[in-house]
Amino acid sequence: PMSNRRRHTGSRANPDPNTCLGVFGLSLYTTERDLREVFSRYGPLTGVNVVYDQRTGRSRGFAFVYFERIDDSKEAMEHANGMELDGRRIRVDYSITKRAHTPTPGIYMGRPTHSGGGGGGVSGRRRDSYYDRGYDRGYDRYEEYDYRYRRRSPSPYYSRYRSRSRSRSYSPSK
DNA sequence: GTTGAGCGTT
Repeated sequence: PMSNRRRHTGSRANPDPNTCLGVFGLSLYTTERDLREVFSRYGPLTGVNVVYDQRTGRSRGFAFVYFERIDDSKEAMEHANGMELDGRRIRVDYSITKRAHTPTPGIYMGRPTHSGGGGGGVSGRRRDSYYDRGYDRGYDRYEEYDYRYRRRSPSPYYSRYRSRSRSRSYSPSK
């Protein structure tokens, strides 16, 4: 019968369409601003995240771009995939994960222990498994979190930072 | 100024 047909939903090679795009192969010098400029051509964004190396603070060469609408993310995916950006050929795909792994809470994410006189412990349900199930498959859930973590709009002076010119400003004077 | 093939922390 046909029930054997593979359903590959969300496989790595073939992610489901989503409002979140992963952008890979970036130049280390491509910023969130640059990405925003490029990708907002296709529709309004709700966020852009370049992934930085924790240690060095530099870009890890990939990023996530969030669209408001899935149609726009489709457009962007098709048009921006393979595009050259800052000297690199970038790859764009629907993200398989939805958002950054929420930092380990280490605290109870559940209800506050409204201790009516209970022991000082956790009287409610603990949600220590909350990030266990979340980010890899929580297509529906992540949006709840998303808004809290959005950045505020950058300061106005951002707009004059266009790309830094290639020429070195300082030539080593002999 | 690193030459990658990569799905996530602030």
